[in-house]
Amino acid sequence: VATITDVARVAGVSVQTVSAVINDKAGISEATRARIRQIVSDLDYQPNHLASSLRSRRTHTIGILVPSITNPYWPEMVRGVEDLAHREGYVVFLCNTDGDPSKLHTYIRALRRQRVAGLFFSGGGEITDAEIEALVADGIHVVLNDNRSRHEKIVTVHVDDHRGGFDATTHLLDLGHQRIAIIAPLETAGSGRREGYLAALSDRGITADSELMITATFDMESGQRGARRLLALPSMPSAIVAGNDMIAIGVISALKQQGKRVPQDVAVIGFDNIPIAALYDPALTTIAQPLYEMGASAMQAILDRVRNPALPGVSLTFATPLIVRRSTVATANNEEEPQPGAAPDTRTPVTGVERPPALCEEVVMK
Amino acid sequence: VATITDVARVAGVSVQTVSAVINDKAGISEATRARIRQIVSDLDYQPNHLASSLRSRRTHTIGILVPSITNPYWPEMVRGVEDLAHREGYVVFLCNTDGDPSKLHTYIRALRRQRVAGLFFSGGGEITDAEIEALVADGIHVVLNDNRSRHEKIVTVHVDDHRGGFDATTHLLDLGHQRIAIIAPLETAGSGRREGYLAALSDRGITADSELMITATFDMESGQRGARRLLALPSMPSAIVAGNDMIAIGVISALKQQGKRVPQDVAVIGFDNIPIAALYDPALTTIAQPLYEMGASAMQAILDRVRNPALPGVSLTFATPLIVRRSTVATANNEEEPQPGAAPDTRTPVTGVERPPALCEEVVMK
DNA sequence: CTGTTAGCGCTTTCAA
DNA sequence: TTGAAAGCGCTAACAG
Repeated sequence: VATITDVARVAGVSVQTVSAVINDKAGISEATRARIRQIVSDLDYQPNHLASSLRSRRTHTIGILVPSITNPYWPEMVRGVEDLAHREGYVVFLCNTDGDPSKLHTYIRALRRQRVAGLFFSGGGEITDAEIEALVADGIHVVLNDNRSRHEKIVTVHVDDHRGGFDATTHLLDLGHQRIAIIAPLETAGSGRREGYLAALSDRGITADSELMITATFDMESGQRGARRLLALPSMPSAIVAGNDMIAIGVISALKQQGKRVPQDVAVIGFDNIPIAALYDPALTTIAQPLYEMGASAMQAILDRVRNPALPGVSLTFATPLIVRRSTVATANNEEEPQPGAAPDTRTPVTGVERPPALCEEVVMK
Repeated sequence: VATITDVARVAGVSVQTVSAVINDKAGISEATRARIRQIVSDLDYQPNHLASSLRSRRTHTIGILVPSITNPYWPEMVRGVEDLAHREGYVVFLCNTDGDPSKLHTYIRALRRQRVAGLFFSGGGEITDAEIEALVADGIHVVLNDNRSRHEKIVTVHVDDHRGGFDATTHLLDLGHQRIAIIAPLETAGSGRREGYLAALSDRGITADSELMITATFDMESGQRGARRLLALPSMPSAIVAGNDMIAIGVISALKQQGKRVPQDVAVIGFDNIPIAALYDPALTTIAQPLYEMGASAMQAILDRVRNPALPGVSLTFATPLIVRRSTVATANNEEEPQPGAAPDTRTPVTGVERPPALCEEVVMK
C-alpha cells in the first residue's frame, strides 16, 4: 500500500508538495502537479484518511441514528442525508438503535470516538442532555428530528404535528364526516397530531368523544387493534385519523377483514406519506412529511456548521401537504397512481399544481 | 477533549499503562486498572479511533454498497450486516450507488481511503476486477451478493435463482395452472429465475410460449407494463411468475385496474419476500430470500477473515422457502397475516412447521 | 514555488 | 507490572 512518502520519493519532491497537490492547494507549478498526479495514479495511491483526519482534526464522516432502517419511515430520510453527504465528500455511518437506550449510548460513544463531524438523530431512544453537551463540547454538530430544542447549538428538523393533525381532520370534516375517530400514540409526535385533531373538531363545534380516541403505537398491529376496538363500538365512526401510515394500514386491513369497505364505509387518513402509502390498496390519503428534504436539510445544517462553527441552532419546520388518495375519496384523482413510464417520485409529493416549498419556517435558537 | 496523555498524567502513569487498561490487556494490577478506569470516566475520555487505527493498522469500520436503501429489498439485508457489526464493535458506512458506475467508483475509493476492514457489495453498478484486486491488495475483505465468484479471496452470498424460479413455477403447476407467464429481467438474477421457470415447464412436458415470456426490470412500473401486454393477448395466462416482488405488485395493480381478480382470475407469485409482500392485498405468495441472514453471514465472513486473513473465499448459497399467501391461493392459511400481539417477523419467514436452515450450501473457492 | 520540522493520539517494541 | 522511545501517515507552520 503506497503512502505519501512513496509518492514523494518517486517524484523526487517533499511530502508536503505531494500533500499540496492532493488537496488542491495553490502554489504548486502545473508541471510538478501533473507529474505528481501521474505518479499518484500509477501507484494507485489512496491517501490515508485516518492519518489526515488525525493531523488536521477534521473528518469527513457523519453518523445517522435511527430506530431501524427496516421501518419504511427512514430510508427516504437517510437517503436525503446520504445524497448530500456524498456530494460533499462525506461518508455516513448508519446506526440502528431499535429504540434501545443502551444501544443508543453505545453508538453515540462509537461516533464520538470516530470523531464524526456531525450526527443526525431521528429517534430511537432518548438522547440525554449530558450526551448533547458532550457532543457539542467535542465539536460534533448535532441535528435532531424532533421539535424540542434543548440547546442553543442544536438544529432540529420537524413538521408541525398539530397543524398536520388539524389538516387531516379538517379534510375528513370537509368530506362531510361528523363522527371521526383517532388512533395515535399519546407521546412524541402523536400527541401533537391528537391536539390538532381536537382543535379541528372544536373549530366545527363538534365535541370530542373519548370513546373515539384510541391510544396506539406507531405500527400496523397497533392500528389493527385500534380498529377492532372501534368495530366493537355500538356506533362505528365514519372516518378514522391514523397517527401514521403504518397505523392506517393496520386499520384498513382490520376493516377489510370485517368486510368494511374503505372509503365507502369508513374513510381513513394516514400521516407521513411513506412509500407504501401510494402502493397500498386503497392508496392512502395522508399528511406528507418531506422526509427526503428533511434529511438533506439536516445534512446541510451540519455542512454549514462545519464551515462556520459559530452558526446558532435553528428550528426548521417543514410543510405537510395533504395528499388525497383513495382511502378517503373513492373517486380521488388518479395522479398518484403509478403510471407506466413515469416512475413515482415519492420524494416530491404534490397535491395540486404547485409544490409548496418544503421548508416552512426557520426559527433561530435563543 | 481529553487524550490518553491527559489520563496518564492525572493517573501518574505512562500512556502505555492507560492504553493497556483501555484495551483490556493483561499485565496491569487490578488497583491501577480500577484507578485508571475511574479517571477515564471522570474525564469522559473517548479514545481517538483515528489515532489507534492509524497506529495499529486495524479499523473497526466496514462499508455496505447498495443501489438504494429506499428499495425495500435492502433494508433487511443492511440490518443483518449492521446488527452483527454492532455486536462486534464495528460501525458501518452506508453507500447508495443508484447503480451509477461513477458513484460506485467514488465510494470504493472513499472506503479504501477510510481503510475499512471489509466491504459488502450488493449490486448497483458493476464492480471491476481491477477494483477487486486493489481491495484485496489493500487487505480489505470483500463480500459480494451475487453468484459469480471472481477471485479466490472473495466471499459471495446468494440464492439459487434457478431453483427459486423452478419452485415458483412448480407451485403454480401444482395448483393446476397450465398457461403460465413470466415477467423478469434477462440479466443478473432474472435469467436464472427464467431458466428455472423453463425447466419446471419442461419437467411437466409443457412447451414454453415466447409470447408469455416478458422482459422487465426489477420495479413495479415494469411489472405493470408487462401485465398490460399479457392482458392484450388473445388468451390470457392463468398465472404469472414475477421476477421479484416489486414486479409482482405492479402486475397485480395492473390486473386489478382491469377488473381481474387475483388469484381467482390470475395467480401471481413473486420473489424475494420483501416486507411489503406480506402487507399487500392480496398478500403475495413468493420465493423468500433470507435477506437478514444473508447480510449477517456477509458480516460474519468479514469478521472471520479479519481474525484469520488466510481464510479462502467461499460461495454461500441460501435456501429459498416458498411462502404461500393469497396471491396464488384464495384460501391460503392465514398465518402470514399479521395478528394482533404478534409482530410479524419478516426476518424469519416460515412456510410450514419447520424453518429450513437459511444456509444451504457452502463451496470453498478454487 | 518547494522543503524542513514538528507533532496529531495512539500502539508497538523493548527495557527496566 | 510499568515506563520510554519510536513511529503509523499525514498536515500545519514556517523557512527558504
